[in-house]
Amino acid sequence: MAVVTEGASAGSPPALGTRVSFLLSQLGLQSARTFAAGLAPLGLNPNRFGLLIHVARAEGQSQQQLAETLGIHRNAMVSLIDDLEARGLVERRRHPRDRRAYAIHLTERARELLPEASRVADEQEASLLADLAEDERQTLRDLLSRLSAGSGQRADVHPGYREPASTE
Amino acid sequence: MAVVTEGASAGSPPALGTRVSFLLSQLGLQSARTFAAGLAPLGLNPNRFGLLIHVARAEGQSQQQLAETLGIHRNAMVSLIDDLEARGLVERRRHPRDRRAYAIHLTERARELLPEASRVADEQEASLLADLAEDERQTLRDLLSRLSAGSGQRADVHPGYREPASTE
DNA sequence: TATTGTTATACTCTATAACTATA
DNA sequence: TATAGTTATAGAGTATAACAATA
Repeated sequence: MAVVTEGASAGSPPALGTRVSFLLSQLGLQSARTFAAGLAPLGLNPNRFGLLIHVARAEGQSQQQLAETLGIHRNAMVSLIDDLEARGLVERRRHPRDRRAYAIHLTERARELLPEASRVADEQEASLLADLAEDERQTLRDLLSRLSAGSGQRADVHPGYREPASTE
Repeated sequence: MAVVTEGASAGSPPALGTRVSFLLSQLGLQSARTFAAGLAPLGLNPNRFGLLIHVARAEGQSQQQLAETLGIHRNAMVSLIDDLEARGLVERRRHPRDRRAYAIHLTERARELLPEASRVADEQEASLLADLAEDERQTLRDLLSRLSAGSGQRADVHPGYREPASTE
């Protein structure tokens, strides 16, 4: 699916391509797809990576806790953890104080994989910003951070997107 | 679905939230969802709006031509045009020189709707940039435009995203 | 023989409700 | 009575192949 957006009214006015919101959406989706492509050789995707990061921050959380942090339903967390477990990246251990719940822990393999995934992100960041001077990069980072903070986004929590289906 | 992304390796290093690529993806998805919510009262969504814009640019194009411009398969264009036709926004007319093809035209209703949709986009743009000074807005627009141009994006063509399902 | 539009199919992702076992 | 995790279901979106009409 692709969408064109530009030239406002039938008359022809302001091109959407000059709007910050359009550029953010366009570049954001491309960044996500590029990241997905870069993670693929590691057997990861942005969703798996993001969840692993959150497991790593505090091991032993329940699925319910992880779901609340990510802003999704606990039902959806089941298959996400199923997926990571099947790939040998997390373990479901008995929760020490609640026999209904699991305590989710990283495996050794996940601990090896996370730095590699971060390196992929760093390389793509450098490639994305290759045409900008250092002061321009810092300015861009600053402006985007302010937009993010001002728009009520939880820092470091991505609102979520599907895995891009096709190649790229 | 939601995804968290931050703190790189298990050690804790560079937060993904400080990366431009993460901020673009986060803000871009939020912009798209906000735009979808704003268009909903008009019976539009970003996909429909984008396609209408492209029909408006050159009326009488075939479905195949529109599909090529948007970078999607002609099969997918069928249901998009079905959808717009059912809403009374486009008409399938006989193509003057090829009896296999349709010539896609806007209806009067679509001509009324397009300026309203552009107004929604303008209002949201203003809201998004409310915290920035005028020179900062221009700087941001310029930097994002350069990233977009440098990354091989076709100007004014969005790489596509699904209609956000939930409320947002 | 190629092209335009169409349909059918399978696959994925999502959202909801309902179930079990514990608390 | 509420909560953690699970399963089943239905819906939306996408991708592919195959078809009829026309070039």
